[in-house]
Amino acid sequence: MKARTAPEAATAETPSDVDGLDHVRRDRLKKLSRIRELGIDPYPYSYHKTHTVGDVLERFDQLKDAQKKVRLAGRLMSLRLMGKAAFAHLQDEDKRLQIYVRRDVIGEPGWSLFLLLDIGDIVGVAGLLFKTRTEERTLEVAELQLLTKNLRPLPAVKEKDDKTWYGWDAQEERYRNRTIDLILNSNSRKMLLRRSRLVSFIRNFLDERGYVEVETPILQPIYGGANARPFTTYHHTYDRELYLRIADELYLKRLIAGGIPRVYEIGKDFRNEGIDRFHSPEFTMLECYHAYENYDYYMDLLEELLSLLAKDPSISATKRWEERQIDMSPPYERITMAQLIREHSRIDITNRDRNELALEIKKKLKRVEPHWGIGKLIDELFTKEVEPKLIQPTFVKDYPVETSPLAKRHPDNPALVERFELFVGGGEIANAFSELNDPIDQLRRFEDLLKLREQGDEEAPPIDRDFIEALEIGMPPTAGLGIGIDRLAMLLTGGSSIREVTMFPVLKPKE
RNA sequence: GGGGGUGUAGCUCAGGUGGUAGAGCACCGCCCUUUUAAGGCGAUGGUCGCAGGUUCGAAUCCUGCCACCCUCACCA
Repeated sequence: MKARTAPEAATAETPSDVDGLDHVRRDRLKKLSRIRELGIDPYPYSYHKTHTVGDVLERFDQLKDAQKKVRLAGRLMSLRLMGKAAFAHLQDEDKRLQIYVRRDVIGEPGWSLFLLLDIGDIVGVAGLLFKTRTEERTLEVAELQLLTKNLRPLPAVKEKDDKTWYGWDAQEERYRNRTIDLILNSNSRKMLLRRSRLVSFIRNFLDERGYVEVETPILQPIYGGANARPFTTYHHTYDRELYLRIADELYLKRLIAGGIPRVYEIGKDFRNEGIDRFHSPEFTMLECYHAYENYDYYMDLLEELLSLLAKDPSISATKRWEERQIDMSPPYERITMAQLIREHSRIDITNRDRNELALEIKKKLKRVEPHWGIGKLIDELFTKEVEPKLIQPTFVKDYPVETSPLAKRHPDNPALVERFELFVGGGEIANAFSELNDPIDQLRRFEDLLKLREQGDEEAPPIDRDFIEALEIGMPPTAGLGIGIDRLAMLLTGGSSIREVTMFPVLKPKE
């Protein structure tokens, strides 16, 4: 591998000066050329470190007293030049260590290189450890190597006590530029790691219980399994429209009918709807299904899963919900929707006439549309009157059949289905039911949805004949569960918006 | 869609009642060998969101538009 010496960098294409930093970038390109003129490759191929910054901080006294040379690599996060010496901070992974560079220690060639460095450069340093007058743990640099030159300056960040000064519009830019955000913001790094641990924990949990992880189509000829407007796309070879899935449900149940008794999928769903801090057009969903069980099984499983997640400090930011006095230890209350509505709004929704109930609900809600069916009326009432009050983990059971077209009817009351949702902190975390496996009933309910669709309800899905066929072949009694991973991550980490727990959220285009 | 707010240097912001644009930080140069929001001195940087209008004169007053933020509504 021959060294590249051509200093073409200074004339390299320059992006339009959108952020007004062109002169800074030009200056750095000049430094890059000068570094090359010194015979130094600003983008070398590897660097072997003996420790991480974390190691050094953990065993500092021991390493210092042993006068052991340590070799570290990381990004320069601050730089204070004082004539013939300088202090800087080196950051690797999640930790920072101060380094001290002295002209007479590092020598003339090293010092010339050092003067061409900027905040944001990635360097390798080697030397002995010491403590400054103010007791800050520091590495005195004997050898310096540039590992990657930074051309696009990091926003200036200054910290003192608990205050932080950012040289950028942090709120907006954090989501737009996650690279910089991750470098600058340890909370973002922690969030990423917590979420990663959360997903792998769930995988292990289900794998241990005999579940098989599968992948079902994202591009679908017919969408279904939820009420939502889909994204539409187009495939050239087949000259046909395809939809991005809004749920995994129908395909997974076809696998259950095919004799796979326990399946799950963790993947993206796409819904072409409004965006706010709880809704993103693409989001991560867990769906799992267990043959020969009903919804009681998933209450037990969820109770176990959630309490384990809550206890794991690498996943949960416990303090965030303890402040709200949420107790995640089981058992969780299991209560019917009708009972909750009775308690919170003194309305009895059982076996009621639609119009009569509508009148009563109208008194409670600001807005009631005349075309709403009984299911929608009850749902609105519950959402407004009860949901925000469900702070402690609560299983809400037995929903009206109208709003649950894929769930099995309750054996004691055909107007209800065996369905529950788990609410924590005033928000929905999970949704589960005993799956409807009667193909005749299922077809009838699809047809009801189709009527809504013909009346202009864009969210009502079309009839999925392949799914009906699978039910006719026969799907055993089955329980199913869905968990919105983003919202679960928000709950566990105390994140205030779905954008915070999503590395690259869908954002409005700039300008 | 309703209500409220904000647009001035790369960033954060100041510019009563109209007189022709300022600070701190960042960036650049010089000085400085235990600093840490390092310090000191100096320099660069602006179509004052856009378009009209009033005026001898507009960042400032008027009208319209645009963008962003907050909030309410909608989003099983």
